[in-house]
Amino acid sequence: MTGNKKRPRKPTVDLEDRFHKILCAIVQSYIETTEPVGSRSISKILDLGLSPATIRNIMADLTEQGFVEQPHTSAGRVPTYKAYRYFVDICMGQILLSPEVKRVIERAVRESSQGLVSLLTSTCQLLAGLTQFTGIVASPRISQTRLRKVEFLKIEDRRIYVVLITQSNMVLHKIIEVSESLSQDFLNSVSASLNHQFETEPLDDVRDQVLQSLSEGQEEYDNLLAQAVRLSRKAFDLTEERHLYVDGQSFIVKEFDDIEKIQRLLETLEEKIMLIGVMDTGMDEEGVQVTIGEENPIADLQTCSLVTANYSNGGIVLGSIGILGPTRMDYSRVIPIIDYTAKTLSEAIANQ
Amino acid sequence: MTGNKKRPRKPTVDLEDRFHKILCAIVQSYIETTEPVGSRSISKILDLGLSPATIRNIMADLTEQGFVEQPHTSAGRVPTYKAYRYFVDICMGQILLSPEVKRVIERAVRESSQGLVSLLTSTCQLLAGLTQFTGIVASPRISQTRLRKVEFLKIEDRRIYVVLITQSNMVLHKIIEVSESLSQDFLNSVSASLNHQFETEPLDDVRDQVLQSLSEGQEEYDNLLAQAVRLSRKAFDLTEERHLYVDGQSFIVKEFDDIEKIQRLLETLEEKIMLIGVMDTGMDEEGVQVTIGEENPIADLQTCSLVTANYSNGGIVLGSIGILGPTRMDYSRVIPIIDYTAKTLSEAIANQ
DNA sequence: ATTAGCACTCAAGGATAATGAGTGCTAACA
DNA sequence: TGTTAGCACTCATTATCCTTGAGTGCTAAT
Repeated sequence: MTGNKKRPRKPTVDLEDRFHKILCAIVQSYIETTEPVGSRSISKILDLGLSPATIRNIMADLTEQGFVEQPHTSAGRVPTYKAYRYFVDICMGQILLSPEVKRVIERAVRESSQGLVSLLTSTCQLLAGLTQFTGIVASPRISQTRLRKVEFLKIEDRRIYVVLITQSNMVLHKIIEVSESLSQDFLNSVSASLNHQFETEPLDDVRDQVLQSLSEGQEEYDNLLAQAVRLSRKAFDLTEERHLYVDGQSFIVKEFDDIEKIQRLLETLEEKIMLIGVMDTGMDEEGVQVTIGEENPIADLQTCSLVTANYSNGGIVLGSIGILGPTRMDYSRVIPIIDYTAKTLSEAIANQ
Repeated sequence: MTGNKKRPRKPTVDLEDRFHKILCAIVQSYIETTEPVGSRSISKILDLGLSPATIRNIMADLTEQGFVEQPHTSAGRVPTYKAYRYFVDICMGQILLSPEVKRVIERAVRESSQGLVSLLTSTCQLLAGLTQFTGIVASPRISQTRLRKVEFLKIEDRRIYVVLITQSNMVLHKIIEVSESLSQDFLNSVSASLNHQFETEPLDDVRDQVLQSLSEGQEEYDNLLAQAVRLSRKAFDLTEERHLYVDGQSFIVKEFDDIEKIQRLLETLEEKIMLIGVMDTGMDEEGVQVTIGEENPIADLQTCSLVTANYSNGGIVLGSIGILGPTRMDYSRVIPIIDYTAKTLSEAIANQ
């Protein structure tokens, strides 16, 4: 969990100690109370022996630097995304997960061994339940994963059931239609040859090579070979079918009181494709990533923060999980949960 | 679409013609405006030459009989669930779907031929999109469907991939673990024998018989037979794994302004198991079913109406689809959509 | 049986005032 | 020179009061 930075990665503005303490206190207090925080309360919280008046001066500076703002002249200060960024990157102490929570995560993830779909849905439910925010899980990208085995099963005269099993034990399957009736023996020989040729190759490459073999036009030679090529082409014509599981939308309602905003958020959560895009942004980074407010490219999510982590298998990042909550969420509570869940999920996939 | 009745199926209270007209007008007007409707506007809408005062008398009667109520003394009348029931059963004219909408439905359902899951999810999206209410789709009950084929695929030494294909072309699949390494040849012989014995049997019965063959204890005789039985038992140990697809939750926000109610509704939509129960209630009935307000067993849904229809294959009801909206929805618009979508979905499954 | 007339009710909206949390500035202080 | 007490000022929030108007129920006349 080293790199929970994002975006400009500003050169760790080392605010003077007093500024640092006050900024942290503001963020912390705001996270707790959801109320704009005034100089008086800060003065009490940190007993540095500074009067409210002094704090006010510093707060004025913080406002100028864009860390906090005032909803109106006579209100206290509210942190901007810049303050949360500072808080997450610098102030935040790492809270360790209690063994109970760890156990809950492990049990929930391991118990749902009814295949990938149920594994991901229950992980999503778990995230929502533990954090009390909206859980989001993106299904694996298949293109990167390596083939273990492909098999064909004739279910009707012209319908063939294709099973692709990857090295990470993911199962892809679909029914394809062919123009001529093919015998199961023939299917077996094709799959045997494909397995021989492509085992451990990334699915992407397999598809490319299969498609290429077509363009060379050799299929005209031999009718059987032609059928085999056509079959393989259909089998590996993988639409990168990503899914996005979302659970706990109701928590959104708790966090905002503007009904229009709630609606826009729910709509955004229904636009799965956009969300997958955002989730995929962090595919290269390691550890937990936090996207705070305006850092998010989706306008309607800019009052929210997204806490995500990747899950992987054998060093290959498959997809990501996370939660969506208000920017003022308690990051120190949420981050370890996401982190540990992602790791546990990765293990579960490996052992599946 | 004959039986869109539910519950007590009261003996078609044949209200005096004038009562009938006024009640219909009240419901219709309320559906359009969402405002309590007063005697004056009814008098104008229906020009029966009756003054508001006369209408008022009749409205008082309707109130007494429980068809309408007043939010407060000086407000107009609001229909109760009893009025909607009357409206749906008796007043409502059947509006035919326009060819365009039919085409939209057909295209949407047919285009998503990437397997059952994607078929159901896009049907759900379709419902939400067309009705502008929350779409709900319950996945098929598998227990009733008949077996077409079972196959085993060895993917690792002790891991076997099982594929069950039903007569309605549904594919169930899972990975099972076995204690001893089994050869693919052996697996093939077991599946061949199972296919021979159980083809066209309902999965329920298959499972029962497989389990029974165990209890007879014959597996001690022969080691191979024992392995075959154990394998089959695991293969047909079907947890009736139902899914519920929900889409368009954001429409809920549009319909209510009480934020607490919105939250409760969203929470209920996340309690998939409860909802599946409600959806399954109408499994025996034919055509579109409408569950209005208090008719719904789930307390939090009693400000809503559920419009559902079953989809089936070869005469066997598989599951149901529908939408959830406020009781004051425009039933005449929604019902035909649900009806036609259910039929189209049934066809799509048959041709899959 | 219908209706005009009238008194009555009550939610909704607007205006006004009181409250109080919090600020920025200035002048005094260590 | 940095800190602080004091003070005037701002402004969202809340309460109170009042007005408005849609709609009712009842009664007496047609």
